[in-house]
Amino acid sequence: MLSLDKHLCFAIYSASHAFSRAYKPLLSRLELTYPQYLVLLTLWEDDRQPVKSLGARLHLDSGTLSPLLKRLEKQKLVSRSRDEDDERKVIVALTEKGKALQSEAEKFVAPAIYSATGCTAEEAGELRDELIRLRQSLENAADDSNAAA
Amino acid sequence: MLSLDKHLCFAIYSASHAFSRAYKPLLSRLELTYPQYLVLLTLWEDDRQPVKSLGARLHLDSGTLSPLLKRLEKQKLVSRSRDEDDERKVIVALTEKGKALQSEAEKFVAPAIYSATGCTAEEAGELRDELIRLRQSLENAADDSNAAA
DNA sequence: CAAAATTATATTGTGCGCAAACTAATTGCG
DNA sequence: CGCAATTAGTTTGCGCACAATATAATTTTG
Repeated sequence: MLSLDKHLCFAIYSASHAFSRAYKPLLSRLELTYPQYLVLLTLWEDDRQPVKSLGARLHLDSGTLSPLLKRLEKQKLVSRSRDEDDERKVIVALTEKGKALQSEAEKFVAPAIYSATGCTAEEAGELRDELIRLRQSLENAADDSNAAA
Repeated sequence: MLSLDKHLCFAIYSASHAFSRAYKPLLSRLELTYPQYLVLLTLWEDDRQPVKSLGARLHLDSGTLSPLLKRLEKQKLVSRSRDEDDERKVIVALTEKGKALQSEAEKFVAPAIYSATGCTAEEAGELRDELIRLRQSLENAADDSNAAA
C-alpha cells in the first residue's frame, strides 16, 4: 500500500505547481504567466520559430500554443506571420518589446527563483539532468506501447 | 543567457506533464484523470477526510477540489456529506466502488508506471526526496516574502 | 498531373489550478 | 449574550493542457 507521499509522480506534480506559484508574483510584474515565460525563454534563445518547433522544444501541442501565442501577440510581445515559402507555417518572432523583457527577466525573475530553490548550481544541475532522463524514459515507454498497438 | 533546457523549473514542468501523459491511457480504463487518481490515493490511505485536509495533503485549494470531488461523486466513487459536529466541513468518504478501485490500480496502474520511469526503487526514492526538499524550499520562500510584506 | 496522404495550424470541449468574491457556520472578544 | 473575525466550502472567471475535429497548404504517388 503506497502512500501519496511515497510517489515520485506526486513529488514532481507538487514541485511543479510549487514552482509555478513561486514564479507567479515575479512574473505578474511583467504581466506574464509561467507558460508564457517559457515561450519567451525559447524565443530569446532562438528567435523566429514556427509554432511546431516551439511545441517540440516545450513538449506542447498547437492546441495549447495557438491561444497562448495569440495572447502574447495581443500584448505586443511577439508577432505571428505566415512563412512565405510554406504558407502552412506560422512564424513566431519577438517584437522589440518582447526582446526588451529579457533583461528584466534576467535581472529580477531568475535570481529570485534561484534563491527560492535553496539549491546550489551543482545540485540544481544534477536534479535537472535526472528529470530530463526520467522524462525521456516516460516518453519512450509511451512511444513503445504505441508502436506495439 | 540561460537556455530553456538548462532550467530546473522546465525540467520539472515537462517531466510532470510527461508523467500525466504516461498515466492517461492506464487511468482511462478506470475512467479517472490523474488528479482524480491522486485524490483516491489520499483517501485509500486515510478515508473520511474533510476537503481542507485533502487540500493540505495534495497542496491544492478548495477551488480546485470542489468540482473535482463532485465529478468523483457523480461516478459514485466518493460520497460528500456535512460533518455533524461542524457543519462547515464536508467529509469526503470512499464508496464501496471507490474502495474496490484500489486493487485494480495496484495491479495495473502502479507497476506499469514504475516500469515506464526506468528508475530503480532507490533512484526513484532519492529523486522523490530531493523534489520534496525543493518543494519545501519554494513554499518557505513564498511564505517568507509574504511575511515580509 | 490529379487524387490521396501528410503536414501545420486553429478550434472546440473537458478538466484542472488558482485568484477573487460569496455564503454559511463557528469562534472569539467585548 | 451579541457582534466581529475567522474558517470551510462553493462559485466564477481566466489560462493552460490535451484529445478530437476541422481547414488549408504541401508532398507523395499512381
